[in-house]
Parts: sequence; structure tokens; C-alpha cells
Amino acid sequence: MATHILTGLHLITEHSGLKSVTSDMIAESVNTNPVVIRRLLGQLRKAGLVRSQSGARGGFSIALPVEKISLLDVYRATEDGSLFHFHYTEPNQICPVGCTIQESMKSVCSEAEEAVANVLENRTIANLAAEMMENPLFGERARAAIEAGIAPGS
Amino acid sequence: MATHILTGLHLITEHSGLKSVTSDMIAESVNTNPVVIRRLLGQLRKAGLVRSQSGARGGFSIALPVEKISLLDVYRATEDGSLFHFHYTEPNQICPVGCTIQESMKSVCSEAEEAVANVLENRTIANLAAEMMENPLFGERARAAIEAGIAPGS
DNA sequence: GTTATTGTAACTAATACTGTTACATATATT
DNA sequence: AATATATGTAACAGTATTAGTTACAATAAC
Repeated sequence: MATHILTGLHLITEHSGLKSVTSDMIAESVNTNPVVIRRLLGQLRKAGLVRSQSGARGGFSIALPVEKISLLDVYRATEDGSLFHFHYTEPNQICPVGCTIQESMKSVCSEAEEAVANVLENRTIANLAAEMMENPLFGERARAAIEAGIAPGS
Repeated sequence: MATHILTGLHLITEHSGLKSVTSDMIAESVNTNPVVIRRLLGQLRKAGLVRSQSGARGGFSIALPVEKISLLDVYRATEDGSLFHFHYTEPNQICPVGCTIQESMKSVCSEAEEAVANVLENRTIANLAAEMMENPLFGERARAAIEAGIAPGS
């Protein structure tokens, strides 16, 4: 969802005169409630990926060149870090397996996390936006809507 | 948890006379309820990684050589597949972003899944067991307990 | 036949997330 | 200054998932 929004923000502010987009507009495109959008974009703001402005004519805009926003940045800003989670209850530490397995598992998990990070690092919002505009589904009407700065989907 | 259990099953059946281990014993080591264990091992059974036997003197045992059980096998047997999930509600398909973003995202997610799979594929239960036995925490008493086939942690 | 064990259904409790309402705060426009 | 428009955030309800638990039928060893 964050990726969707960032790509949309970029396209709209780039191709229309609009300097920012409101959570209401975004919510309509993503098909959810504006508060959900503000919550999510709050995380992106804390990570420095977007800016926001309160008050009339306010809204959200991208804070960095889209070539510099990787999906890893988005992932780190929105996910709490660990791809895999251990079991609720600690294993019995008296058990020889229980007391040593976690160390090994942590190393495997770190490796996996890193592998994912490498994949995400190599894709930027700029890449995605370009890919989308080449997609045949992204037709004339779409381009026109974005240029008009119309709330997408309305 | 599945990895914990498989490693334990291997060590115990390998180093003690026991041919199988009950869900009660395993539950004590993992520090949870026997039914939770039976549920999980049911998935591993369906995937062909363990065998089970009902009735007195029954229990669970490993169905394959541990060198042939990779963490990817365990992952596939227990996780429902996709590491990343899309948002609850479909994006608005009239929106030019909404209707094209998912295609791009799916390709990124597949790449990430594959990267994780590669990591997990290169680790086997045999590796893990060896690693554990080299761990200084895995001392004499541990070895003795396992050889005695004692419910670990009791 | 008795005992030990899996397989599974049914229920409770905990956790997390989405969606929603409400409202204080901030800011551009008039 | 007053008004209209936004964000930021707290609070709450609804939903889904999971762990843990109890109970019990089916199964197999002794």
C-alpha cells in the first residue's frame, strides 16, 4: 500500500500542477479510509520519505527524488523489521535443543532478511513508476486523469 | 518450532534407543501443549518429513535422512507460501495506479520469495544438528540426556 | 482388555490489524 | 479575525489469526 501511494504521489505531483495530495484523495484510490492513509504516511514521514502539511491546501508530497527511494526504504519504514518470528513461548532452556537452536535460527533468519533486503534495494519508486506507465492497462484516460490531478478513480 | 522439533527428533532417535518420540515429550521441550505439537507435526507428516504412529509406544519419527530435509522443506510445509501480503481491500481498479501496481509488486515479491528460498534451501536439519552439538552450551549433561532418551528438559 | 497414543473438533484467550468516529491543531484564503 | 480545509492522533468496534486447552474417538502395543 505504501508503494502504491508513493508511486501515485510521484505521478500526480510530477504530471499535474498539484504540489500535494490529500489523504482523502489517496484513500479513494487505495479504497480505504483517510485515517488509514494518514497513519501509514505518518510512518513514511518519520522515515523522511514524504512531507506533510496541515491546514487548507495541505496534504502529502514526496520528500526525496524517487530514484533515491528504494523498496527497501519503504519496507524499513513500514515493517517492524523481522520477517520471521519465533514462537510465543521460549523453548525450555534446560533442554539441550531448546537452548541452542535459537542461536542457529537467528543466523539463518538474518541471512534471509539480508537476501530480501538485496532484492528490495534494487527497485526504486522511479523504476515502478516507469514500469507502470509502460503497462498497456495504463492508457490514455489514466494519463489524462493524472495530468488533471483528479482524485484517481473518481 | 518445526525446526526445533525436527532437530530434536533426529538427535534423540539417533543417539538413544528410542524409535519414536511422543507429542507429550516434545511439548515439554518446546514448552507448549501436546496438541499444538500434533497439529504442527501433522503438517510435516503431510509433507512427508515425519512419520507418526498411533497407540501405545507410538509417537513421531523422522521420515527422511536429515541431510535431505532443508529448511525450505520445513518452510514450505508449515508456511502458507507468501512472505508478503497485499492489502485487505483491492485498490480501486479505475485508478491508473491501482490497476497496474499489483502486477509490478507481484514480480518483486516473487523475487524476494525466491531469494529467501535460496537461503533456506542451503541449510538442512543435519547442518543445524551439527552446529548445535558444537555449541558450548550443548554440554555433557545434554548429550547424556539425549542418549538416555529422557524427555528433554524434564 | 487395558493402556498409551495420535487425530481432530470445539472452545477460549490473546494479539494484531483495519476501518471508523471524533476532535484538537494547524494553515491558507477571504 | 473568521472560515474552510487538512493533518495528527486517540479511542473504539469488528475481523482474522493463532495458541492454548479440553475432550474424545480411533488405533495399536502389550
